[in-house]
Amino acid sequence: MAPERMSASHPEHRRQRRIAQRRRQILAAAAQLFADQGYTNTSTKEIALRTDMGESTLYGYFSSKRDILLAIARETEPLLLSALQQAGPLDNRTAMIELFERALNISEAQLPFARALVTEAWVDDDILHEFLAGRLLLIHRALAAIIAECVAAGVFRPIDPALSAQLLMGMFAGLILPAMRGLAPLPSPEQRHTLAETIVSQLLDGVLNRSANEASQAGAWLGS
Amino acid sequence: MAPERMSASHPEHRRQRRIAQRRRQILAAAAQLFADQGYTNTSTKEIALRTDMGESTLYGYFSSKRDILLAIARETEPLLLSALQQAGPLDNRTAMIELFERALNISEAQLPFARALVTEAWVDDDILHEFLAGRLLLIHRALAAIIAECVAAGVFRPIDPALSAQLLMGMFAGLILPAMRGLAPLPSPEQRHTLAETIVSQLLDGVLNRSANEASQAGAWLGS
Amino acid sequence: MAPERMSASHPEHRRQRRIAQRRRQILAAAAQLFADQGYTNTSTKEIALRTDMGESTLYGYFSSKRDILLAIARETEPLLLSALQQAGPLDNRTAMIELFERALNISEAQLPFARALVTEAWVDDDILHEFLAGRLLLIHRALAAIIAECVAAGVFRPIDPALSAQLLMGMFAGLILPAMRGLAPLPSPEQRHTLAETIVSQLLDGVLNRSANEASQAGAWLGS
Amino acid sequence: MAPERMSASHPEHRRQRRIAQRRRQILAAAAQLFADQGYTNTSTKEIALRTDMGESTLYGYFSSKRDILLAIARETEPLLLSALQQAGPLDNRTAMIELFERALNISEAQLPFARALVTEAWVDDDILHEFLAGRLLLIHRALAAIIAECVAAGVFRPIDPALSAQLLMGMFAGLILPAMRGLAPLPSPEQRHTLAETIVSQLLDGVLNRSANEASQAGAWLGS
DNA sequence: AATGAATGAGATTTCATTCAT
DNA sequence: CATGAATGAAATCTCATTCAT
Repeated sequence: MAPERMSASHPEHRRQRRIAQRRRQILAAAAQLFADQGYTNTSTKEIALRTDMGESTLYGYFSSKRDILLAIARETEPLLLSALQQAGPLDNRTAMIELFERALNISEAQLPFARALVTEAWVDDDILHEFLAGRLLLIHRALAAIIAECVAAGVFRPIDPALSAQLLMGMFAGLILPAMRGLAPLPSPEQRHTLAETIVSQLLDGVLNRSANEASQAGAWLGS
Repeated sequence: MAPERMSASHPEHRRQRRIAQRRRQILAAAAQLFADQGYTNTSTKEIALRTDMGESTLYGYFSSKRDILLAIARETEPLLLSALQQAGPLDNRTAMIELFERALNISEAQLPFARALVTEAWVDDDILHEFLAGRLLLIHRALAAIIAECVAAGVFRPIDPALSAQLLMGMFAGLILPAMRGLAPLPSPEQRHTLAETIVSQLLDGVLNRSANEASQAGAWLGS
Repeated sequence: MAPERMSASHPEHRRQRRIAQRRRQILAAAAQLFADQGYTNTSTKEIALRTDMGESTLYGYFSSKRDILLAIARETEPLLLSALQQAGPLDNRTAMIELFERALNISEAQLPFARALVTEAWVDDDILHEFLAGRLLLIHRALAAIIAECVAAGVFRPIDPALSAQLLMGMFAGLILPAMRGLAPLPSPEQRHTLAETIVSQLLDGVLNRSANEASQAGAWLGS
Repeated sequence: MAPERMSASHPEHRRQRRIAQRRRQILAAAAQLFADQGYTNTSTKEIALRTDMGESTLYGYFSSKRDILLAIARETEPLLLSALQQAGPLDNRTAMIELFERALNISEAQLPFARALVTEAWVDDDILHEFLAGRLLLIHRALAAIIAECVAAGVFRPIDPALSAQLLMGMFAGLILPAMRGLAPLPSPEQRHTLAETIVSQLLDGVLNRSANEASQAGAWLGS
């Protein structure tokens, strides 16, 4: 009889859903603005405008402008870590390629959140340490551990695992940062597999043409 | 002898030197602050405080706060390009190592300038395009050209020069960005050679242990 | 009855009326200050003080200090023109007197607006041309046209209509400017009729005593 | 023998002359700027620039910016009064025309001083009362006295001398103010005589065509 | 006497946040 | 819950004036 019975249309539920959606709207708009202009250059008025609310309404959903930033930062949590967490044992080339491919899977919708996070972490120590540095460190450690294993197993040359992990993460950054900044488009889903293959191939095999050991000039490159 | 002969004590020279030094003081203080907090979060008052001047005195040296930022950006010009410009023909491993070693030669004094540039370029399109994007593009093109040559000469495998150049720059970024952000110390002069060697070695040779072709598990890594 | 019916107490109406009144308060206070001290010598702080608001509240009503000035200038529109526009055909002495009487009808409330306009127009070319020069030109043209007609009809002596119009406007200015500047009180409503009569009489008849043509010294005045 | 003998080249005299000239330069430049932009809108820097001096040098000649304004105001003293003072008895039309012609004799060089004075007097009570109101009052009184005499002598109709003097001064203002403000050019020396004649003729005779008393419509204009 | 440099005081404007409705 | 209005605090920048040289 009363509409309260059907949970979907239970007024209390409807209210909560509406609230949650408003929150998401605010976060999406703010993330876009923070990403484009930076946190400080974005006014609450702009956020309100984009969300089509009054400025003061924001304060019903977040307690301060900074609170919005923190919520955005929290939303980025799965971005970096999920790829690693889903990864099985990285004991062959294919598994590694898959890992990188997954890591490249940033959607258009996530991009502003990621960029907003990086933007502020670059300048704000709290954001950096609470939301970015720890995650990067996890990734770095995981990669270094894998590399160390491979070295121990004799699969990799005796290289410094930490340094190699850092270079590897740099290669990844070299692909993703320009896209974040809008200097290059996000790689399309099709490109991602090729990119992942290239990274892994270059990482594992280097760029030298190993079969060309007869070439006169090759010596200068192979030597040392 | 007339005192005018000794240029150092000529009053006009002294004045000009004092002015130039004040300018440098302002730039150094501002660069540090912009690097730490970002341009927008830094007030002219803070800059004045650090330079021990009245706030309005700044405007005798620069016409606006933004003018200070632009001057800082201009100062970073040699940072990225000089290494490339000084480079001779990169036709062997040693030359390449030297290039990277020089590229890593960022002094403590330059670091805040570089970081301030990156900070603002990340958010401000004008700064990005006028002071950073162009220079990075130059570097990218130079690297890609070298790689293309090596591929043509059969020294490198048939890889995509543009992509490889991008990954290479990423590796470099992976070393320098954490230092800029204060997450890692700047590599000491001694470390720089080793780092450069490692980058080049990893780039050219990859990480795989080529002599371990007998290992049972190596197949999974070597294969396609 | 529902309260919505009485527009006066409808909350939305109340709000709008309050806003409109605040605007008028600001304009009145600013006009007074601009008139007394000039635009540049008046600070937004003073305006806020007189209106009993915070300084920043002003910016909810006007987008800049200059915007206040422009609004004041706009308010003066009817001041000069309405008298002319209401005028019927000026084909006799009485009609002309009435015109001048209406032109002298500046209320105490309008005075600061008029003075503020003149003050700034005297120094600011934009204000002069956008809000004053055009209106004065209209008046001048209208007067000159009337005079030209009268000359053509043989009612007036063959005088230069443009110059006469200018002198006429000057006579008017001679009455109104001292009042604006506070050197003389505004003519009271009763005085206005007399003043208008005097202006018109002096304009039309001159000051000479025409019946005194027998006086010995009159020759020197009458002779061309 | 010694150069001190010839007063013109006496070093002390030279110095004083140089100083006096610098003062005049400053006043001329400042008057121009004050006239164009108003006192408050003109910075000491601008004055210094136009005079080709350092900003602080001004303070060797004047003790403050306001002191410059006062000096300018003082310079305008002869402007208004000299014409009246030189006037003989105004007992005939020609003498009156001559008076007005002399009053119109404002040179290009004096114009900025006059305009600067009016500009500031319009806003600054001290300037108004010390340098303008008194002089205008003198003129007004002199004119009113003359008019009163003429009335007493039966030469003029029985008009209010004070009011007529005010209207007369207004007619004069109607000619001179537009030129000051740059809305009209200064009347050339040739035009001045004609203008003076017109003013006086209009003042004395009015504009009505007295010989046209037969015209049908004239009644409406002539009748009191 | 002349001036470049320095500066305190103050002007305009923005903005995150609060509050009454 | 939503919001327009209000505001204190702060930011950038200007300027008349002083001072050391």
